[in-house]
Amino acid sequence: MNGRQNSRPTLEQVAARAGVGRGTVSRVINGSPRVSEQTRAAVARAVAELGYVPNQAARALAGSRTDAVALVIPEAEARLFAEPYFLDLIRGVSAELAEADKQLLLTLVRSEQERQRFEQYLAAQRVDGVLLASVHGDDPLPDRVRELGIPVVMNGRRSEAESVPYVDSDNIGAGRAAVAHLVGRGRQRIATVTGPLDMYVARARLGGYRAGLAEAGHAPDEGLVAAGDFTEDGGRAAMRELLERRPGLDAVFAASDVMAAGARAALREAGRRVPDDVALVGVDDSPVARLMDPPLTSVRQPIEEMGRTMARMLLDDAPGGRGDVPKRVLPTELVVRESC
Amino acid sequence: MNGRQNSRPTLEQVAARAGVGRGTVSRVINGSPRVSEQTRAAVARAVAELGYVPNQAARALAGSRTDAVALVIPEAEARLFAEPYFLDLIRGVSAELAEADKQLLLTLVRSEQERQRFEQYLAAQRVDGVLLASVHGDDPLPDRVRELGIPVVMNGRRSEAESVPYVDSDNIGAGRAAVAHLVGRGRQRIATVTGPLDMYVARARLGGYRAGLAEAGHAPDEGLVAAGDFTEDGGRAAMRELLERRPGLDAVFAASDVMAAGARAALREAGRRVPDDVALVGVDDSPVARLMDPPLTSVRQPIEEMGRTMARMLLDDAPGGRGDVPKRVLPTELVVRESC
DNA sequence: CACCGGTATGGGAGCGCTCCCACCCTAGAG
DNA sequence: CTCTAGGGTGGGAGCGCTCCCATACCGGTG
Repeated sequence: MNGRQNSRPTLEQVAARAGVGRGTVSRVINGSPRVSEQTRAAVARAVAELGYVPNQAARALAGSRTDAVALVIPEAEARLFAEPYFLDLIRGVSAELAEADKQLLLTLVRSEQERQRFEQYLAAQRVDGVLLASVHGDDPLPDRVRELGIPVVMNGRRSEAESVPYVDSDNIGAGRAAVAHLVGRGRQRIATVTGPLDMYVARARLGGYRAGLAEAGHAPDEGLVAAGDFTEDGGRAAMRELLERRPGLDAVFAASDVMAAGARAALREAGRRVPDDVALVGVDDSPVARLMDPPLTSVRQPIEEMGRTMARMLLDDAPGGRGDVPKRVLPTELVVRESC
Repeated sequence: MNGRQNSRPTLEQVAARAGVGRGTVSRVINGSPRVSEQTRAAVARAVAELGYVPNQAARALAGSRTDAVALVIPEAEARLFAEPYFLDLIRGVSAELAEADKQLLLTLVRSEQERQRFEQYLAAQRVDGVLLASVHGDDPLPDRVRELGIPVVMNGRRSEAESVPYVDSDNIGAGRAAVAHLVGRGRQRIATVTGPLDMYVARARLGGYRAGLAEAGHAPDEGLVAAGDFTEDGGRAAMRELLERRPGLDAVFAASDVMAAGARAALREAGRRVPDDVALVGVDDSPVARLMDPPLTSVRQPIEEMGRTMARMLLDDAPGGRGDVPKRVLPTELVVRESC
């Protein structure tokens, strides 16, 4: 891979052509108001004639900003999350960044070593900001990035009291809505398959489930709670466990569609019909939900919108922090299908 | 979003600390052999002590290379392709680039305007190479990029005789393998739902289907061919059409899993059982295939491997072109499940 | 008519690196 | 002992911008 050969015009050449100074061209390029209309036009013409495009490296060096933002996704999660999650997120981030004419640098982190390398990378001043997806409870990276003085926004949070700016969806509301719906359909013994409880998102959905039951006046029963890990196999295993512990259950809230698919398989194994014997609700409203048999009721998160919001927050990040941590929690929405 | 405040050490400072010249430090950093072991050690120590990380912008400016590669994905396709396709591709590209210590710049192109902007972007010399995914038959972008003198590799090709380096999977083999399998199971009237025929990938799979039938001694019947568009709805519509034209068909090769899902729905509507009445084969081996009822036999493409191969080809792109266009066609593999 | 404030403009001084030429020194050859 | 050949090394000259200070010029003031 060799460099570019055909040398492109420089600021200086544009200046010469327009019969003005270098500084003036720079002002025009950067939209400074301190330029007469006449000069601006002359420069614009020279730019067009020469097909001038500013050299980004030079800009970055002189101006110490890069017009690029990194989106960091742990590879392990990329495999495991409901399929289109990250693609939707990327889509949202990308759309918003494009509007601001910023570039998206995607970093899939595969190992601890690559994480280290990423920190080096940040130190090399290659990005103006960082977006972090799928951060676990004890992850020090967000704080590390902040210490480097680089703006950062996370997707999701590490705990209830998060110290780093984040965008999350209303996971508590998701659990609550699912349970309310099941209660509304007359279900009495509602179980749940949770995600890995070291992730806030899993705890929040579980919290919503409990809150929903409490609001409906159901007594809590820990026997109706089984931990999964956001995988299909995990969902299947958790469902089997639940059926063993509480054979009389008549509904399940799975904290993800993928786990719901696993649960559905376990129910089929056990000869339970959905929704006749057991009603099922998932989270994500992924394509999987539509294709399941019967189609799965699921709580939709506005993933793409989260991506957009993250990017916007990052770009808006005003120099002077205004006291509290910027955060945004977006609403979720129940999509009702035949599984309950 | 403001710049970095804490200034990091520079080459010069490392040089001072190590008691050597600037050039020597540069040589050490870049692994030049023309440095004595002793000096190298002294510099390495100074680097470690100061926590020096080379400034990327300065490097790019002075050396006119960026250590970054752009991956371009048309947004329209990102929505439509079998779900994890692009994520798998990204994963492969990312892994390979990480090994070479290159950065991945992801560009989702939403509109003609954004395409233009992308060309500007290339002219700004921000990347050392370009990877293009999902290129349509008449797309001029690949040639445009080459004209700028930037190395480029495509995923898939625009036609049989492609002039730009590419990595593709064996789509003809995919169609052939699917048909051979169906013939082997004793199916007599094998139909196909194709992708949009302005895409080479769709034509290739159709070609494979025809070749497979010919090899089995089946007479061609254009009534058994219906065009889809890689969407579920398209698959459903095409299947209805086929059932109307050739009610006696006993097998269908759908050129994607998503279309197979649509076809499956149409078959259910029509009261045909799968696989008893009609056998079904898809392409992609996506999660959708596993979750279908019955699980779908599908032709797997090595997507992640394609991504890796693309990145490797791009990085290897030797300065002097050696006559013919570099290309790589990776094998596909039939994954048999209960749908036939 | 000298003076002032403001606006438009030119261009020097870097930003931190790579490239490359000049120079030093040492060892072997003549 | 001089000469030559290199390996090692230092540092000047940019790379193409942005920042910012200095300058030029304008009309209005006292």
